[in-house]
Amino acid sequence: MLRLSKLTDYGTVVLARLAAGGNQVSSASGLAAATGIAPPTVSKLLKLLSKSGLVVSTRGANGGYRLSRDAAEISAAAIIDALEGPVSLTECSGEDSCCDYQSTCAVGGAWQRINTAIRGALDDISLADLLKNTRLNPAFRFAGVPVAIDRACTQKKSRGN
Amino acid sequence: MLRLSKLTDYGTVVLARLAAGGNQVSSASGLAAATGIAPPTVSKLLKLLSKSGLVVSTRGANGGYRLSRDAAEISAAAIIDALEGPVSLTECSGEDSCCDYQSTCAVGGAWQRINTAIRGALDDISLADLLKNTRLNPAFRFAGVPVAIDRACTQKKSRGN
DNA sequence: GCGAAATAGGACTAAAATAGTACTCTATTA
DNA sequence: TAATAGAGTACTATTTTAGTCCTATTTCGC
Repeated sequence: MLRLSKLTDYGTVVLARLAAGGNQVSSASGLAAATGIAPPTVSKLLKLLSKSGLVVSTRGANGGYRLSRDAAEISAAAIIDALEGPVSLTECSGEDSCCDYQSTCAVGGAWQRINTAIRGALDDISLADLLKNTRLNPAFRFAGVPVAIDRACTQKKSRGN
Repeated sequence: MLRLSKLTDYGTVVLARLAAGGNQVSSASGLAAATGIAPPTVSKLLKLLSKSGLVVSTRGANGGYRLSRDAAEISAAAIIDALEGPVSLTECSGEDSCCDYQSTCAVGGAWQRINTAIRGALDDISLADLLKNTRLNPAFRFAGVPVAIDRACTQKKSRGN
């Protein structure tokens, strides 16, 4: 129903890997090998993440990337913003938008609110949470409802190469 | 950040219009004129909505469409499902998915939960709510947080023709 | 100082999804 | 029986996304 681009998805995997590595720098190629995602793609991802300040890079031999701050300080919303920009549910839920349907559109405001609400929720989830939750199967509360899912498979589909 | 397709967006507008019309049938072309969206597009939308049972159609002269049930009984999630199918945040948060990254992906489960949670929230919002909320500016609670937005513009962008 | 290892930053290509349109068929009513 | 309206399907153009490649710059180790 709602979609995140594959790149964002991959980005999360890469960040998770980086988080696992602690404060050490990891090279793009090393991360590619570790995650199974194609090297040029990992590289592209890391550049984007570095541009938005989620990771810091060290150039030169023995260089690489590491998280700019603790995994607990990086929100899901920040990751999404970094990798797909501040797009929103509908065109008009963005920041500066007015359209041709002024007279007939009756739902714009509502989408905006929903959008912002989802954002708020995503702000409360950190990279650390993403990692933590993977191994447990808790009924965590989200949107006020307890959520528990049977996880037949927790992994990603499709090829990375 | 999260995106809904334009078609879904338009679909909501059309449904809103239908809801405003009460129990009368409205023709696709009439709805197109009322909303400013291109007739073939409205037609396509209505067919999809009818297939998923959100609207019922009457064929022949004086035919048209009307909501299959009260606007309060139609959830945002149902609309999204009808128009974009049960897609999900990431490929692996869908129903039957396992992927190549079993050993390296550490975040699949978390996205699944987030996905389901957002879904749950969207289930609680009805078409009637979408309409109602447009004219007010309430601090409604979503995901546990009160949300209030300044609405400079509540409308949609882009051309419908 | 030089070469190897890494990132930075673009440009570019190919593939896929989306949006939108057109056309033919069937049903209903006046 | 003619006009109106939806059903179904196929098609095309556009846009977005994914993925790759190339060149420049920086840093480390010898």
